[in-house]
Amino acid sequence: MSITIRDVAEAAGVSTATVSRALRGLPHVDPETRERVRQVAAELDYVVSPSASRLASGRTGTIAVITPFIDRWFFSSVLSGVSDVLQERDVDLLVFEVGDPGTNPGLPPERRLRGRVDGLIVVTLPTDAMRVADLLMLGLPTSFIGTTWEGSTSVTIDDISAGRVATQHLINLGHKRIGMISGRPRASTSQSHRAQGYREAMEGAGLAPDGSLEAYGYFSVQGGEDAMTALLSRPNPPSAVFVMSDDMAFGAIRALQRHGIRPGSDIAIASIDGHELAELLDVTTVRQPVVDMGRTAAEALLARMVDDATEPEEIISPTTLIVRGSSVPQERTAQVAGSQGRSASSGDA
Amino acid sequence: MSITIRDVAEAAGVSTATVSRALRGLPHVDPETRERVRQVAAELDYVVSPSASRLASGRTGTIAVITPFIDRWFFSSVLSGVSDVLQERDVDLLVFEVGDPGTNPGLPPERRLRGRVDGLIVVTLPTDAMRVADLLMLGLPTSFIGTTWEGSTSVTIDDISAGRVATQHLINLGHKRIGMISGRPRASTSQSHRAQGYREAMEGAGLAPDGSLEAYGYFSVQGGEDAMTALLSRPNPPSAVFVMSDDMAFGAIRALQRHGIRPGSDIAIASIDGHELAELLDVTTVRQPVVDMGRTAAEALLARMVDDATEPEEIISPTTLIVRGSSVPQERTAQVAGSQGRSASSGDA
DNA sequence: TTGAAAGCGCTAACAC
DNA sequence: GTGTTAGCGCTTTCAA
Repeated sequence: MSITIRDVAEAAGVSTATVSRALRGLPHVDPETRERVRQVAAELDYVVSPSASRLASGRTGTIAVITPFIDRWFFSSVLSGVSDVLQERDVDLLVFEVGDPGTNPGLPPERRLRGRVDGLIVVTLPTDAMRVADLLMLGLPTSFIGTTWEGSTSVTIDDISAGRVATQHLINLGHKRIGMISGRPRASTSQSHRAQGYREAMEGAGLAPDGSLEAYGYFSVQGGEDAMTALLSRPNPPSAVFVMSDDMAFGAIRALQRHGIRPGSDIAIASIDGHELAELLDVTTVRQPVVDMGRTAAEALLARMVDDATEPEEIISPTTLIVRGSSVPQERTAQVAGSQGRSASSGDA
Repeated sequence: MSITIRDVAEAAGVSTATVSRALRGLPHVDPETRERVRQVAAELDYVVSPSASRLASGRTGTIAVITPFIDRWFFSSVLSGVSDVLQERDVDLLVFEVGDPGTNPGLPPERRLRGRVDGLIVVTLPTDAMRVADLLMLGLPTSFIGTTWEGSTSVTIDDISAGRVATQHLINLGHKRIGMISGRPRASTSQSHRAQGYREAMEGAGLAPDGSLEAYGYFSVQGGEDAMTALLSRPNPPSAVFVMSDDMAFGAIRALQRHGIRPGSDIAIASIDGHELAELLDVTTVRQPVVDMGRTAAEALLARMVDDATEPEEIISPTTLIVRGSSVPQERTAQVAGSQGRSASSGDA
């Protein structure tokens, strides 16, 4: 069939062991020998057989990303960041889309992972602790993104701060009845942290969070629209709403428009994400550096795979409040429409 | 280390060969034996070693998706569809993000693919024919998405028709000066087909396509905005524009808004894609079933991998024109058409 | 229907 | 610095 290490060894007049060493850049190889082997390998257009190499070495050169979705902004951005660094380092990326926990149809990937990968990146699997524990039982180095996990490396934003910053921004604008659209009833720690930030800001301003001003948007555009519609139909609707994701904020804005309410000047919206289209839709948001978070998680994982002694760390990515038209000062809506992107940073490692 | 086929064989009192056959559902195994082996394997929680199996069989049980991007709507949707069917069939999905042709930093994946996968899905690599030819030289079954390739399976929409339908829709609305925003100077066949559809519709209506009404939007939101801005600054701007992708249409609409021009009533827009947010932004678009296209391509590929005799086929996915607020009948706007119509607008939806 | 045995192509001790 | 030699854990003839 194809060229094997033996062909290279013969052509170069050395043993297969030497070829292996030379090509992998291991020490204890004469520079001349190494060069000759390289030359010959190149001429023959030799490529190591991954299966053979994996079987013999026990390493797969592959990492898996476990993600609920592929085709949503947050997740595809993360994937792209991960892919970036893996490709640089010549590591294969295996993707497992596991769907919403609960609705999940596919088998748990745990058995499908054994012997296939050297490391794992788990993207915001909402508190489906059982499943995550199964994954960890594989004993592989693991990085989490968007969620922390005791004893594991993770890359998140400071969700409490993000919720607080967005809410405080609305408070600073003069709002007092500030609602909240969150994801789903019992979701991730990330979600409860954002809610906590919201409450902290409210209480810090002497405002009582009002349960009747909260609704679930299920992290989707449609869900956000429904949630906002629900809030608008309450006896005493909010004058501003903190929304936990840009997608839901988009839906919320559509709901406002359908009710003839102007986003920003009539009811203010602030959310979290930094979705590409938030600018287009003029949505105030706390941006999280999602692609970078993917990169960071991948780098941390590779570091741990190379050097097992590396300690797991909880990495906090910085966020930035980006003020746009969906939040304008309460009493002065007629005044200066405001510069685009007055922004302030928060959060550091 | 972990349980091997030998452990199972011994525990079941058969040879490893029988275990292998039994577990893979091959014929010529006594039903009782098979059941016993299954039982034992389950008790031992045995999982075949992929590396060993791959080395021995020469099959990898893996397919690769080669895509310019991961984190854009079209591509992540395709990936999601592909992932769906692969996961059902227990096939691993390897993702290679190769970036924009030209700007491409990563090595050509061709060498990285050898021996790693049993099949390939190539997603709209714009006419970077050299690279594609390299990929095909691997001799692997290959499916294309968004592009056709002589002698290969492909899943596309009828791009000519899509361009024609979108343009005809604008014509039907009464527009005569219809511009076009396309991707980039020499891009994919898909792009030139859409342009051809545009011209066919124009000529069919006795309208002369006007080169001064065409601009490039580079398939991005920002690019679409720039392109529309450029069109608006031409001596005699269009009253309607056919835009080749929703992302660019979003940008185009922003450009209109920044110029105080109402999308739809002042200048009409129709595009192609069916992006999730096109509904939110009220954009008329020819929807392509992107997730399904991914599924279809994966299924076609698997079919060819199983049965080499399967003929390659060019699969055309159906499209649907979805009319929204970005294109409304011309009569209502005839008085402003043709000039840089500005009209004070008050919020209607 | 089952088993014995020969690899698949490479890596990793261990000698030299 | 380099070669020899065992495997890695499975699949697949070929015989029985």
